[in-house]
Amino acid sequence: FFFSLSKADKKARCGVISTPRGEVRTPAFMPVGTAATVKAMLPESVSATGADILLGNTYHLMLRPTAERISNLGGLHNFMNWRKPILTDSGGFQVMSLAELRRLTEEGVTFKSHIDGSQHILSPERSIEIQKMLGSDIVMCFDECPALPSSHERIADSMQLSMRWAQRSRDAFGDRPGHALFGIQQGGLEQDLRAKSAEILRSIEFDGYALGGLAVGEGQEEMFRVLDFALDMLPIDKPRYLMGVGKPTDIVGAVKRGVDMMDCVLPSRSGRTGQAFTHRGVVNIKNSRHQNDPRPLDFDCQCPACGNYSRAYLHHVFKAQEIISSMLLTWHNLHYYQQLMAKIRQAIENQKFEEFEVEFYKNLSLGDLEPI
RNA sequence: GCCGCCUUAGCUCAGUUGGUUAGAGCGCUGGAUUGUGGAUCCAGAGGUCCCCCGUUCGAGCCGGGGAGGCGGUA
Repeated sequence: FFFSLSKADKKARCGVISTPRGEVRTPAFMPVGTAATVKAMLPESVSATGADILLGNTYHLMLRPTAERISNLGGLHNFMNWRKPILTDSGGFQVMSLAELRRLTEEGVTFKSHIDGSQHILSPERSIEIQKMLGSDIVMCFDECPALPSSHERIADSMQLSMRWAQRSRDAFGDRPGHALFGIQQGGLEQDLRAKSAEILRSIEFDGYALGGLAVGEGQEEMFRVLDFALDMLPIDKPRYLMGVGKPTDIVGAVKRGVDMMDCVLPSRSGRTGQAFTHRGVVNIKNSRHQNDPRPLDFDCQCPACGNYSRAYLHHVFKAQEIISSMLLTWHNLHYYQQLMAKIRQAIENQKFEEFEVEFYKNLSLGDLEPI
């Protein structure tokens, strides 16, 4: 497992993460496949959009179908028919998003299953064990992601806990050739806490470094402000992964500041809830203005949804709750995100990131309906 | 023909002994959604309370007549 940077344009950079399962071109966007599937998509279709790597989720897979079962069936790649690299989240985020169902101690977190109410324990050691059983290529440390806003003291305590868990995750991971373990920086929006967190992680040493605890309600401006100082605290020669981000404008801004990897449910979830991302901005296919519109969703897109179907059709199948609606919109959104990443990488390669950014924002400002 | 029940938002229905601007669910029109609970949340529009007459300070509610629907019966 190794990371090689090929070019940089100011703080933005592009490169390749090499793994035994294949290469990941960076900056990379990773579609989320929580429950061993990118919902509404065949793995080969996800691959066709240009995705090099997927996300899987420890919390969800441990509950169903269980890590042991997946392990016995040949690992997550084999199980879900995805042969390229997989990054697994540690379950740390669910500590926050499922907060009403958990009890947190120094040892770890006791969850109550949302499926059958059964008790489960997730600790750094257990989370790493599960991620190993899944066969994850990039394993994430078990951390706590505190909700914002929160007091400096609360964020500090939480960060320190996550750092103790990071050390335990490192110890539990051991030596695993061809596989990587990423540490997760915490510290909320506080510069001193981000610095302290980065210092601890660097002393432990990881194969990559993630920024956690962002995009949790603080707003884009605040997130960018934090990225402006937080990224410089992390090793320059390792992948930097901004977790859970984001909207297209978040991605462009994050890459500009030096982020190499991102993941987000937005393109896939939005595909199921009627929101489409286009080079001319967000289109809500639910809106009745589309019901007689013969034009494609995005006239500058080569995906199956834009190539073969009208807005009127996409509107109809969404309103009728037909399964193909989720399929087509998810496909489009993932395709759009990967095209965006390809353009970003090309721009960095050509030292034209600024020109790219100007064009990107200009298109967004034009509105989605012209030209016909 | 007679008897009974019913008629309130686009749909299915609440609506107390008569008392301010008549409600709900779904649907509709918009919005939110950032390490996915196929999740969830927010806002808005929409009513000749079947029609007419009456009683009353005041009627979705009480009385009379009519219309439409459902059921029973000759």
